[in-house]
Amino acid sequence: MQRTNFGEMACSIARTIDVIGEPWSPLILRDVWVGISRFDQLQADLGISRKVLTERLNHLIDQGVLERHPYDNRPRHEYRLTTKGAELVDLLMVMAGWGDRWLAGEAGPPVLYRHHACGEISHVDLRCAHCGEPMHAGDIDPLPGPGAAV
Amino acid sequence: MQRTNFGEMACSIARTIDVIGEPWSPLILRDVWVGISRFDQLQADLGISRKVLTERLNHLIDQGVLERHPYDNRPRHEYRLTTKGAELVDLLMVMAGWGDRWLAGEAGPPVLYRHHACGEISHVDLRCAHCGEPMHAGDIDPLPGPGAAV
DNA sequence: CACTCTGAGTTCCTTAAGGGAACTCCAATT
DNA sequence: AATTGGAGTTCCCTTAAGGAACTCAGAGTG
Repeated sequence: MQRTNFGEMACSIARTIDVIGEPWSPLILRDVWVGISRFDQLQADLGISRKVLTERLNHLIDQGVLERHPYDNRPRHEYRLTTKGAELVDLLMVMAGWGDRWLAGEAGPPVLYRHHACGEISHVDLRCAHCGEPMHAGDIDPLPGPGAAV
Repeated sequence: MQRTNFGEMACSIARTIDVIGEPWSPLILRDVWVGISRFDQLQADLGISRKVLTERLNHLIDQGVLERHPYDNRPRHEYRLTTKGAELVDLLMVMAGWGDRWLAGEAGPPVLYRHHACGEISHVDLRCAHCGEPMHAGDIDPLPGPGAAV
């Protein structure tokens, strides 16, 4: 279905969508993150079509988010997050946080996160990298940056 | 194309994708956030098909992320973020941060963010809501929560 | 050595979603 | 009475997602 190319917009949100915005991509990263890292495991866990899984994995590798690693003499391999990909997990944690808060309903969150540093069940909180104070929708002004469109 | 329903998975990431995972939805929220809030403005700014824009706006309203507000006696209205929607802007800021870091290239980031509290150009940083220490991919263990699948 | 198993994809077909342009509707203005 | 402008609808075409069956190569088994 001729899809618009978000990657060429002068917007980091649009460009990020170009990398992981297709259906299933964030869930593939989530699975790889928690250790589900082989083709058939991913296919079975997600219930995704093998065809689409192949397309997504290739795209994520092209984008430098995943790497293919052989684990046998046979043509067998597993997928791993690159550094670039591991930093996308931040995005997944924020997604999970919002979903836990607004969509979990009576049953409560499906997954809890224990923070290594303090050992507590917790969730992420957005802070200013500069002053450490909370940083949310109403706390900032967007300004044109050096890479702004002409 | 018959698309999988992510909203029924026992995963807050999948459920969040069900709300804003369709193509264009995050960009619509970004625009509404920065004040582009009427149908024709959105259509012109994004270059999205009017048909798809209608579908996305209706879906975002159904999900409680946007609200329609009349601004005239005529049938004219603008879209606004609800509280639920404003909290999604956190997600957009994290997306923008990742895109700025990994995809901006030579030109640099297209948009800069000034933090009200400190007045500096900055970006978001993920911290543990409990202890305040950094919280990234490798800093947590996922555990089954009360809403986990049976 | 033939047979089977398994991981990792391909191929093919059907259905439905995105793009684009033209069309509709309605209240206010000229 | 005619025009304008915001806010959608409608229609057609193309292409992507689902799903099931098929392929392929190397290992293990009898």
